[in-house]
Parts: sequence; structure tokens; C-alpha cells
Amino acid sequence: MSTENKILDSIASSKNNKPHCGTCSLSSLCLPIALQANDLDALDQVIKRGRPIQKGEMLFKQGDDFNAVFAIRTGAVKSFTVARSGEEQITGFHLASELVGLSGYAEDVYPLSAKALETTTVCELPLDKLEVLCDEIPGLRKQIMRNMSGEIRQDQQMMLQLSKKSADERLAYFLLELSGRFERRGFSAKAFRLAMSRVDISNYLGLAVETVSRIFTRFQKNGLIATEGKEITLLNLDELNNLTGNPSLNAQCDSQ
Amino acid sequence: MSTENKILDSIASSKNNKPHCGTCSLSSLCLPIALQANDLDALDQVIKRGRPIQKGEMLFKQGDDFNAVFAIRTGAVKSFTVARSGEEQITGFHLASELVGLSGYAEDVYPLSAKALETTTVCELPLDKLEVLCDEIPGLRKQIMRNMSGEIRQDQQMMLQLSKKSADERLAYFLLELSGRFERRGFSAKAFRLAMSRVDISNYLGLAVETVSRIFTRFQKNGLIATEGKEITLLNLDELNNLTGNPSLNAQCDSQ
DNA sequence: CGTCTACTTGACCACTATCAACGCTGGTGG
DNA sequence: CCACCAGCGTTGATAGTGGTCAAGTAGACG
Repeated sequence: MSTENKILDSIASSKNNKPHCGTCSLSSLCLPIALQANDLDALDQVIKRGRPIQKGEMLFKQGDDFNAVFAIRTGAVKSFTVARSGEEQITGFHLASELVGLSGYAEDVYPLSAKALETTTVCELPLDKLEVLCDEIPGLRKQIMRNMSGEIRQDQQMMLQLSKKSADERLAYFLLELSGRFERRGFSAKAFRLAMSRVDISNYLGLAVETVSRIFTRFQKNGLIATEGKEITLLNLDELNNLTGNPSLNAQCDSQ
Repeated sequence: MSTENKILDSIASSKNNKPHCGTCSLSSLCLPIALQANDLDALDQVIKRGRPIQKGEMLFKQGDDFNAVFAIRTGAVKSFTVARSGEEQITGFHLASELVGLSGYAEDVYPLSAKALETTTVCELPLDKLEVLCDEIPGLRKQIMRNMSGEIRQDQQMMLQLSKKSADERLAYFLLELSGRFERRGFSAKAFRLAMSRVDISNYLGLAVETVSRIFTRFQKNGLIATEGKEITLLNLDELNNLTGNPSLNAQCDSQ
């Protein structure tokens, strides 16, 4: 067994060497959430689990035929659209358990590209098989619709950020939003690693890199955060929350 | 028969007094596009067609239970989210044949509100019935997924506009995008009525009303458009296209 | 005719982009 | 082993786009 495969397996599953939806630690966040055991097997059968995708590699490119949806098992991915004028807009960062590529449905080609921010393993759901399953398993159809609906909601939140919020508010929102996603995956809400570069963050938030950099420094001076390269610690969630301009995003949300 | 009902019927269908998906002039744009005759009947059966909605009335409010999706028959609707801080963000304007409310799927409540911009008639698709039909008619499921996917694509385009484009570019894009939608509905691409107010436009585009107003005047001075109240004529599509910063959005798109 | 709302126009200034320079780190090749 | 370079991140100085405030106009409606 090659070193590469060893790494893959150790990443894919800490206990078994055959990854399977039923044993995947993400099953409570990912598509299986709404499925029965036998449906889960059916889903598992159609999933292709390829070799890991290296940092900088593309999952798919804007304009490619839409032939699969991807669920992220480990790692992180950014998706972005390129305007005809050449400008890039990062439309989202995707962590483990999230689906990428569903927006290809409308036009039969991907309207955006997806690139790995770090070494990433994915579960590939070939479209033809997925279509059949969707018609056979109502729970799966519903779960995918929920997913798409959630993405619409999220993108619309982002529209609000981009059009109404100041640079400080956007960055605070970004950090808290990420924090919440890590927490839901069982990681620390206060200390994590930013898989994306400052340039990526600034692009996503509709700001210049310099602005993002300056705000990071200012937040540090004010004791809100501490950074060491890509590692970041949120020192004062309450104050960050105030900064978003939104009463409570992450504060006293124990019920969530 | 009351005056109100007479109006409804005359609006609902210019030829028959019983509106039906099969005879609706929008069937080639709306959900029926992918359905067989008998499936179409099944869809038609579940649709509730209520009285017209007056300008300013709400179709649904953010936080309401998600219990129906709406297809617009005539008129226009704006949808918008309200942040906890109170800011409103208009997330879209919807014209005849478009679906509103699909983003309620993820959380079982609508994450946004929808309000009529003018007197509007809608086809209401109760969620419980729609769910059943989705599982029975694969074509319908697919069409709805395409719809959601298209909305994601569209929102992401908007994110690009909001974060990368200047005020002029945004307004030009807005006008051309509307123009294209009117054209696809068989109306003039060059002259139409803006159902929404300047405030709505500015909110949608992430600008101040004053800015929008100034750009409208400047565009007029430069001979790009002519306005008279809410009526607008696009005098120079090519130049507007250049202004979007995107090579060709509406130019020489005869094939589209 | 008065009031209200939508829209327009002008003056001013703040936020953030842009330009420029510099430091740090990791990789490459002499 | 060190010099060099590229990519990323930070910091400073400057300027421009578009927001804000204020006032005025026009159109709709009672």
C-alpha cells in the first residue's frame, strides 16, 4: 500500500478502512440524516470515493458538464464564479459534510468552479444515479431540497452582508459564522484554522486584502481575537457579536 | 358576481373564466414546462387560486410557517430578508411565471418576506400536496430542483455584482437583466414599466437612493435610457452592455 | 388646495480602494 | 550553506466612489 493510500484511509475513517455512510462520523450532518438503514445502503452504493484532492486542484470547473454532486468528507473547498469580465467572486467556503455542485441543476453545466483549499477527500455522487435514487427515496429528495433551500437562504444572507454592512461587520460576521460551523462539527468554536488565504477572505467579503489585513490587526489590538498565521482564536465572542450589528448570532445559542 | 371577482377572472385569463395550467399562457415558462398532460392535471388540481393580492399586501412573512410555494400569474412581487438589526435587503423581484417561497424548505419557516409591488395574482401550491406530487411525478421534482438551482445561481451572480461592481455597472446590469426577463415573456426588451420604486432598486443593488437617482439622470443625459416616472426605455443596449463590465449580456443573443 | 410620498439635486465627507513599499516564509538552485 | 525568488501578509499615504444630510420639486390623492 502506498503512502498516499495509507494517508487516505487514515483520514477517511479512524476505525474502518472501508468508508461507508453508515459509519461515517458526518452522517448526522450530511445527506444520511434523513435516511433509513436500507436507503442508506442504496445511497452508499452509488458513491464514488476517489483519491484525495490536493490543495489547489479543482473538483469541477465553471462550464463543465454537470454530472456529479460532491459531499466533502475531510478538508475544505472554495467555490467561485468568474464573470465574463474576468473578475472572480468566491461564493462560499465548504467544510466537511457539506454538498457542493447542486447549482449545476438549472443549466446542466456547473455555473461555478470548486477548488480544494487543502488536501480534501470527497464523496462523489454521480448525477444519473442520484436522480434515480431521488425518485426512489423521498427522504433523499427532501434532504437535497432542504440543502438547496438552505444554500439559497445562506446566499441571501450574504447579499445582505455585502450590500448593507461595513467592513468590520462583515469580518466579524464571517468569523462567527465559521465558528458556528466548526462548533456544529464538534470542534472548538473559539480556536480554529482558517483554511483560506487573506485574499480569499477579502474576495468573499467584497473587500480589499489590505482592508481585511488591517481589520485583523485592529481586532487583535482590541483583544477580540488572536492570530498566528492561519490559526485564529476568538477571545471575545460577545463583542464580536455586537460588531456584526446583529443582536446575537453566536451568543447564548446553547439550544442551537 | 361581485366586482372583485369579475376583476379576478378578467385578469386570470383573457379567454376562459376558469384558469387552468393547461391553458395558462405561462405554461412554457412555469412549472408545467416539463409535465405530461395527465401530470399537468394532477398539478392543476392542487393549485389554489385566491383573490388578487393588492399592492403592498404580503404573500408571506419571514418566520411564518412554510406551508406553500407561490407561482406568480400576473403582477410583480419583491422578496426581502430583515436582519435582526432591522436592515432590510431585497433579495429579488419576481415576475409572472416565477416561483416564490422555495427557500422555506430548509427550516420549515420562510426565511424572507414577499410583498406585492402591484396588484398580483398567484397560484398557491400547498406544501403538503406539493410534496406528494413531487414523489409521484419525477418531472415535477426535477423542475422544482432546477428552479432552486437557478435561484442559487442567480443569487450568486448578485453576490458578484454587490461585491465587485461599481454603481453604474450595477444599475446597467439591473436594467438589462430585467429587460431580458420581459423579453422572454414576450414583452418589449426596450420599453417596460418598473414595478418597483427607486428605493427598492437602490436597496436591491446595495446603493443609496440618491446614487440610483443620479445615475438614472446621467444615463438619460448620455442618451442611454429615457424615463418617464416608472416607464423606462432602453435606447442603447450595446452601450449599456459595455457599462456592465461584462462583454455581452444582452447583445447579439438571438439564439437565447 | 394642502398633504404625503416618491424622486431629484447639491454639498460635503467617510469609508475603503488603490498604490507603494516592506517583512516573512518556504522552496529552489548554485 | 547561503542567495535568490515568489507568494502571502502587513503597514502607510493618498484619493475616489458613493453615503449622508439637507433642501427642493413633482405627482397622487383626499
